Amino acid sequence: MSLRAVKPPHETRTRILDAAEELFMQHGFEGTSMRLLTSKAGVNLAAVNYHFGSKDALIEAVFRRRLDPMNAARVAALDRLERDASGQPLAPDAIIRAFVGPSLHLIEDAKGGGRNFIRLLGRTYTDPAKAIRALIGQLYVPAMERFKAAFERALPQMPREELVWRMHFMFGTLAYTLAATDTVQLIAGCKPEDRHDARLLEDRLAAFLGCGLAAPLARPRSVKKAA
Amino acid sequence: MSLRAVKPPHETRTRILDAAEELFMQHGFEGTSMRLLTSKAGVNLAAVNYHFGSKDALIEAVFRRRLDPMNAARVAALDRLERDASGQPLAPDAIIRAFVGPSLHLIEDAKGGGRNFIRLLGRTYTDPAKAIRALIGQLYVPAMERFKAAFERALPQMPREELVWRMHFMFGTLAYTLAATDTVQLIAGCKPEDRHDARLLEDRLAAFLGCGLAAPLARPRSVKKAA
DNA sequence: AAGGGATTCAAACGAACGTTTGAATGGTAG
DNA sequence: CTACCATTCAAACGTTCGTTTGAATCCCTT
Repeated sequence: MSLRAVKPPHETRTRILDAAEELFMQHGFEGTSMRLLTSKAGVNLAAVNYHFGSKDALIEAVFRRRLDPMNAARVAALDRLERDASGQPLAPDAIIRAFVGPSLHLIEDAKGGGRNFIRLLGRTYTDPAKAIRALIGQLYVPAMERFKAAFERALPQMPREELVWRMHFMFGTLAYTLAATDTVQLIAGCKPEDRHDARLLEDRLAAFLGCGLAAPLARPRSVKKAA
Repeated sequence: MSLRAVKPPHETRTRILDAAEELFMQHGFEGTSMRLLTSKAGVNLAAVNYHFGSKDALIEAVFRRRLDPMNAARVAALDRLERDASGQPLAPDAIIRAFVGPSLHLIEDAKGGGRNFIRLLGRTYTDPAKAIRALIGQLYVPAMERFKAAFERALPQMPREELVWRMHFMFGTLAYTLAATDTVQLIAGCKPEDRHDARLLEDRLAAFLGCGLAAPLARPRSVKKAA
């Protein structure tokens, strides 16, 4: 309980977390060895096990460090929105901006590693390891419930099950947009210049998702196979 | 050049490909060891290196086996659409159905491993290994160009760069929808029953994406930071 | 029946993995 | 100054990895 407990210890921990964030994004969890990780962080090989206990615990710490504040910012943005509306129903695309804004904001933080993390996060939603997906899901639960309730109020005529799916589509769009960097170039044939402009990207996402979320219910076209 | 060359050799190859497809989906590429893979396939440990050369070459073979026919089916569906329209502009959501249909169709093929593959594919778009993403991208190029041209004809008033992004969003929605199985439950709080009904899912996706793709251009809301 | 190329097999290879160990080192409190 | 606890360090642990090897086996051709 001395000054030591807050000064130097966090130094090594932070260096490890920063290196892990970048290497996990570049090579994946299993593709990042402890030797590469610790040498990049400039710490001893045993430091990860000393400070975090194991590689798995380090992975968890990497996500907790960023995800808790990010989801808190999302909920705070939604709170602000509802307070300012003072009872009036919210526009769906305003809720969308409250959700995607905090994650897009990290894209512009290339220096601090925020962009690295956001790409790592986008990919990890579909990680093979169930334990990792469970961890991320668990960190999302509180924010998820708030936003689901907000969308239900904003789209009262939408059937609950349809809304669940559309929110699922929305997360997919966001996660993939953040994680995939190659596909835009594949479609475009060249590299778009504004790939890292968070404001422009938020406008594009809000237009696309706002329209999709509130879309009229499907008129099934594939009736040829139906009764 | 005997009968042998076509009869028994494919037996072992196919068993390996089937086992790889399932295990890669469950545990990822690096999380699937050759020993687990070959024992699940019921073949000798050395069989993979004998028939495919290496583990990486096996990964490539797994994707080529399914992806080439799938993208061919997409292009064929688009061809049929354009032929039937006989010069008339296509509806965006018809093009969408031509694209998502062949992949959704595999979802219902649980027995043959199609569902496994489609989930594996959805996750691999964002795989850490650049070589794997490059392989997949390369297998997509022909279909991608055809669909991009089709969307440009269907949405002539849409700026090219905006369209590129919206197609990117669309791929994201599809990839994530196919790959992520936990998030729907996370949002819903329970497991939706119709998770594997391809026709219903296609209707939902067509409604969501069709509206998002053709959405009016964004009115930037975050002007407070602009000049 | 004999020969031969394709395939399977058990066994072993060296390398890399995550983790553990016990001694050295550092700064702080008594 | 000394004792102490947290941290760092070099070295080694046992395990598992992808791949290779050379002999055994199979099936077809001659």
